[in-house]
Amino acid sequence: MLDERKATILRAVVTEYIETAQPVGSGHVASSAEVNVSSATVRNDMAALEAEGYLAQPHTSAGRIPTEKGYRFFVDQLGGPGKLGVSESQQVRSFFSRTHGEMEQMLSDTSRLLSSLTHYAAVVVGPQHEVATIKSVQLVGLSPRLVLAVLVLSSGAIEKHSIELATDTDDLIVNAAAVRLSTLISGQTLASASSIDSQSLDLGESADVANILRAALAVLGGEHRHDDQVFIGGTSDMVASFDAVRTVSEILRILEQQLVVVSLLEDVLDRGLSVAIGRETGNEALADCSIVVAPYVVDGETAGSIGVLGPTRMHYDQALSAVAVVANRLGRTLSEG
Amino acid sequence: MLDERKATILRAVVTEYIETAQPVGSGHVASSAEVNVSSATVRNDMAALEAEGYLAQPHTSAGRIPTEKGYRFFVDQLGGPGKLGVSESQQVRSFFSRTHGEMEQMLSDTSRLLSSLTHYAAVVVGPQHEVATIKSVQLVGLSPRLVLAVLVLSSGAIEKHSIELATDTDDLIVNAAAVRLSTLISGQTLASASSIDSQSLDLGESADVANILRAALAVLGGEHRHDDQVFIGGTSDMVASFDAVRTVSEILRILEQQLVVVSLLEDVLDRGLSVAIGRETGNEALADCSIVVAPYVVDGETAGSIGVLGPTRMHYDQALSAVAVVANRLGRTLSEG
DNA sequence: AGCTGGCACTCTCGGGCTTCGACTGCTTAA
DNA sequence: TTAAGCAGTCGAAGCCCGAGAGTGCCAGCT
Repeated sequence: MLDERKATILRAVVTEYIETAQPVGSGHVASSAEVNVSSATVRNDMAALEAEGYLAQPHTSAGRIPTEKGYRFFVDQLGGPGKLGVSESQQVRSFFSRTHGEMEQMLSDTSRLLSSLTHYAAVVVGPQHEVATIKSVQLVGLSPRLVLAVLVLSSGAIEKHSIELATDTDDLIVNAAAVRLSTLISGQTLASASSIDSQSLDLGESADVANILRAALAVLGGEHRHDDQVFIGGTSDMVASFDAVRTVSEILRILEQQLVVVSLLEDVLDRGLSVAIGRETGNEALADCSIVVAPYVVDGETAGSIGVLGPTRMHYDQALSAVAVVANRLGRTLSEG
Repeated sequence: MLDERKATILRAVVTEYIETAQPVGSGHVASSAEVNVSSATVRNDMAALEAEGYLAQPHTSAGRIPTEKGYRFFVDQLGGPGKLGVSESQQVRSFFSRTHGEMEQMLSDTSRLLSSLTHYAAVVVGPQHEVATIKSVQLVGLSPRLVLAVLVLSSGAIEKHSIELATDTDDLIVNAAAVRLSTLISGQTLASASSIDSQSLDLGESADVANILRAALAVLGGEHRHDDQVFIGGTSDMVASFDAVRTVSEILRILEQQLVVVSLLEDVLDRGLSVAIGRETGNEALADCSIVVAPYVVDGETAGSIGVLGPTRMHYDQALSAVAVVANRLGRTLSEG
């Protein structure tokens, strides 16, 4: 669709604009290394590129700025993710050799790593619990009517749910329920545990124990889909890429809604993309932003996703390779455990 | 030190500036309701206030702006925290009647509440674990050499630590260690548990069990001081109060370092203040910010603190009363549990 | 046919200038 | 001690103008 030269010119415009944030004119492009034609020729091609929607002019007699379509072509054209710089890959290597155990801490640190690599905001979505099995379950009575259910999953994640009881209940009964619950659901996934027919419990249990079990199973099924863990780091870095406080405030408002962020990433992945540019993100408030995202794989299964959020004039190649490398290493590290 | 009229004038300047963010001139002050003298008189007094350090001029022939000393006088002078508006106190009431169980969720929601009340960033520091006793401890083997220790504290908080073992260890041994550990430290505080002399364990244990116990006690003592839970909400609201992206970025950088935020709040409280203005915060990057903070009390003991971070031209009265009310209610709610 | 150089045109940006208005400080009178 | 008036200061806004960067188009060259 675009001949060789136009593609080169487009590429030159995009890289230059990403670097300088200034509209770029035909002269700059013509003097760039990869282009060997005069500025007049460049002008003609740029006019054509504008007509086809790849470039835009803030006003006549300013240079050109890439449109979303322009960035899209640039990103697709770019093909394979470039290499990380040596100091960056050093940083990644040392991070993952240092890190160990403690899921939450690791994910949080990973978001910091990714933001420090890219200088954009980094989002790390923790593994879904759907495939993880229940390693251990425990009920702890905090007060006569309040019981805390603590689950340890095979992934090392911990879930806790509080259960409020209608009547004061003795610790002995809670313990009895805990033992029963443990035999019931250990080894199962959360989904299968919560689908246990609570009617079948009434047999052979005291009423109190049955009550607790029912309540416990209910909270398990409840909302385990929602509380994915999300870790967001490096917002201060990203903010520096924008110049209007207004914009910044709106972006932060999005990032504060963790559910929105998660579905944003998943949406992009569902559409089979690894980059969403501007409105492609599906969120009006992120019209000036792009998202680069990748899933990570634990034990052969897609477990979660990581991504970065930056301005549309993002260093896509760096971001793509950073995200790819970190997703890869993170998946491998989590698989070992 | 300041006569009646000067105080009134200062108060008028501060409130006006907080409202408009514009330097305020003698004319505005003179036409304000509480001041019944001419602008010329106001001018004289304002010159005096400037000489004494309460006000400053951005440049000659602009109006005056409060200095930190000016804000300080304003805050101290103001005395008791004003009332919350009816819709706000309604909001607080309904929040705390709705909320229950699940510590983490509650604290996170509290930070959202507080930021929505004040439109500044809200910080909620979770209860220290120092006074909480250990309700339950559990060891879960995740892989042959990795054991997860899960503690449930009487406060409802959960601590988890991963323990890496030097040798592959059977689940039976892990369980034996768990039982032993449970009898050892249940009912104690974290501090006293971690100070148990690990030498005394060797008696009557198999070497494997003793190893696990030693490792477990070691991680308990390790860093439980650091991982206070901190919840920060409403940064997007706060950001809107500033006009330079640069400033915003620096403030966000501070907020990303949760340890710094915690010690910031504790510092202010230690100095016996409930408001820190500008450089009083002790952090150069927060020169344009103020912090309003209050401790909350659970079961008669100071458990943690909450605060808001906003621009120096903050609505101090609203912030003070919001923080006071929320701290109060939060403490009471946590005491019940 | 395609590229290039040239040229006229457009539009922003910055400096310099002026005007305007919002202040202040000071002086003087009640 | 307060008020009124007046001169002075300084930033903000408007304006003009020239410089500069860029564009579109045309005519000619290869």
